[in-house]
Amino acid sequence: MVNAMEWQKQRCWQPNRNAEMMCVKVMTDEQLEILRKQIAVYATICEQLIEMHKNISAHQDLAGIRLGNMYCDPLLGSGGLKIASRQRWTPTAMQLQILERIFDQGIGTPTKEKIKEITNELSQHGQISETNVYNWFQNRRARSKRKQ
Amino acid sequence: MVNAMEWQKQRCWQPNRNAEMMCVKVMTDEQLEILRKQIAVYATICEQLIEMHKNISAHQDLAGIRLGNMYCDPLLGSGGLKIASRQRWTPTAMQLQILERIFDQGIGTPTKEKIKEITNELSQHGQISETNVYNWFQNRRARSKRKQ
DNA sequence: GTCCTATGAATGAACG
DNA sequence: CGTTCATTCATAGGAC
Repeated sequence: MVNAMEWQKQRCWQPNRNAEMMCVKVMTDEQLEILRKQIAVYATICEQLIEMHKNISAHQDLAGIRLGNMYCDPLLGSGGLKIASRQRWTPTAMQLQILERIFDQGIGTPTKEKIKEITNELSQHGQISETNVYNWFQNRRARSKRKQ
Repeated sequence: MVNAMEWQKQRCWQPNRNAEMMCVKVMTDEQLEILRKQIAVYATICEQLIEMHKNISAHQDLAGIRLGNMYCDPLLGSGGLKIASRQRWTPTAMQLQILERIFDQGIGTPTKEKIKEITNELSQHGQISETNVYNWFQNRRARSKRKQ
């Protein structure tokens, strides 16, 4: 069977081999606009799905499905044995989204108060500690600085 | 319905850092990186939501949403745009030899100055960036350590 | 085309 | 804060 993933990958991201590298990679304003709209659509879909889901199961939280992005979950799932999956904290998609948004507001390293606040908010979307938040901001800042 | 897993698998595309091709940048690498992460976040959230939803209503199909196509098609469709998949740096034989030689001198972690210097020297033997050199030493040290 | 391995890169945490 | 370490993620390249 055709590997659908590979197909899509090729379709989406890989340079057209026939066209060769000579083509100039330019994103026109129009294309950028389309991209923005696509992201907006994504956001809307996410919201709708979340809404939809809330109506179906009021008790289930996004935090509960964090399993999805953990490395060894497929293995764990079959055995039913939940061995400690990972030592270090990994932000969930939701948490990352929020963190990035806060970071973009350019407040620099949050105060202790702010950290508490953020931690509290993020803990609705998964396990997290104040240290995690603190470290994240430290790293984010340092790396964005070094990057240029 | 688009397989969300497949979509997620693609979430790691990145701008080509080593871009040796003719390339007119309309976004900085930083911006592209942010964009990438943004999309990745949505992709992950969508996947998780879909997964969650599957567990609840097995009969309902989300096909109408066509998550998988949303992002790529518009971009690809408009003539020659491509966002190259990441191409990771691979040291040339010459570069590797030099790197190994420097490493064997046991200077430990090169300073930032040293990195610059090395990068400069190695760039005579092929495309390379300071980040590449930095990473190489990080990995080399870590792996030689772990081996014991 | 499928699996495996080496390794470039990313990143949470810790150190000075 | 700037650096460094430890671990994990993702991919290039080879074997079959």
